[in-house]
Amino acid sequence: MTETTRKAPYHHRNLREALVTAGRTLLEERGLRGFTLRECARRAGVSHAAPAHHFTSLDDLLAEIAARGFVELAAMMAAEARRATDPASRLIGQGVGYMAFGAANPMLFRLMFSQERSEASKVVREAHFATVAAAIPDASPEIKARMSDFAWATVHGFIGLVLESQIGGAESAKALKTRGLAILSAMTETVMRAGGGAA
Amino acid sequence: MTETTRKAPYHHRNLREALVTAGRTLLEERGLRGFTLRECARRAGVSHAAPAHHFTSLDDLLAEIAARGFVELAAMMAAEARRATDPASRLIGQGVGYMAFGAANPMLFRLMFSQERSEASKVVREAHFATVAAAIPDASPEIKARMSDFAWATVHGFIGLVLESQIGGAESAKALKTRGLAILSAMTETVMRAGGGAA
DNA sequence: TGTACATCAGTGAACGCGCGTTCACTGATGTAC
DNA sequence: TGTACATCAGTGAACGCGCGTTCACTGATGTAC
Repeated sequence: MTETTRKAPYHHRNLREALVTAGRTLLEERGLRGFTLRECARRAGVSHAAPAHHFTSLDDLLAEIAARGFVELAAMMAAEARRATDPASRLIGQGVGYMAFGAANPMLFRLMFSQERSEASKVVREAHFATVAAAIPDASPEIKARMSDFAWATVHGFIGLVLESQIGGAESAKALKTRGLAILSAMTETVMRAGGGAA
Repeated sequence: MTETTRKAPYHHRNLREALVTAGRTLLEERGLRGFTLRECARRAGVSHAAPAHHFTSLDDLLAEIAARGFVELAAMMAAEARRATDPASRLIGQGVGYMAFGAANPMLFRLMFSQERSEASKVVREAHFATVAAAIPDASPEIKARMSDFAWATVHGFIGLVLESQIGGAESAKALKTRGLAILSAMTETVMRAGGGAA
């Protein structure tokens, strides 16, 4: 044993965090089917009974992982949107962030959208609606709502189909991104037009 | 025992079919997590070891169920599309069929799109592309391909979000259908415009 | 029409497995005095 | 600064569970002659 080898302390001090992190990695590696509490505990270097002190059940841990996913998704959307200077590009940017998140976290993305809808997705839904509404400020609430549906469906569907390898199985990431951008620009054009703006 | 009570024959004669049917019901009732070979066998009125003579594994049965789902999905798309008299309405009709299938078979729909892409989805992909291409015959192959992506993403994303209760949780089926139709018409308009047709 | 026999499609017992969860426990921590 | 003690966050053994899969078997079928 070298000096740098520390004996694992009895108390982990950060087990909750460690379990969330380990769980997220495990999820990406094995999918929902291969996700078990015991394996999370193993990866966090702790006995299999320890998680019970932090999560009431397997589903509780999954819910926490999903909830954090939504926060991160919203952050990625916002980060991309912030780089744009006009409402239409912000809408595109937000879509880029959404797709990038999905591409980077396929299983997490799937998990987030296969649980019952929770409060957690609210940040994403609201950010999305706000950006669409800002892009077509003069449109009626009805049209804003329909275009918000439309934009979300387009973005969500594209990345979903990509993750399910229905679209672009053999293509490079770069080619896929181009395809995604084409969809985003068609979507944005439609939204702007419905809002009464110039194309 | 009445005369109509028949003793179960030793040979089922149609076990493969019965397992597929039972499995599909089970899937809708319990989801993928609650799907087991043993329960399928139980529902088919057969010992748990019997399915091994028809399916090599649980995943084999799931694959068969998913494959049939794609056939049925293609049929529903075609049935709706056939009722339309012009290319644009055909595209809308096809989307209606797609959404109707998803709404009627939420878990099956999810299953079909969570396995690795198989040959089974080919019918759907090709029918979809053909309808888009027929709607914009003069467009370049590139545009046809992009609009095909776009249309599929829109339809797939919308029904996906509905099934995940991200869209329209509390709404009636009728209200939801209206929202779906609004999306389909926005989508179709975009496709037609990209193809150089009048709006 | 009858019979022998190969093949098919069931049965039920048994296997090993890893899981979630519970339990009594104990080591470590941190606070009150 | 020291000590008592409540509380917290671990441990490891044990529970019961249902699962997929395998196995030797047997009842039923259908075909060749």
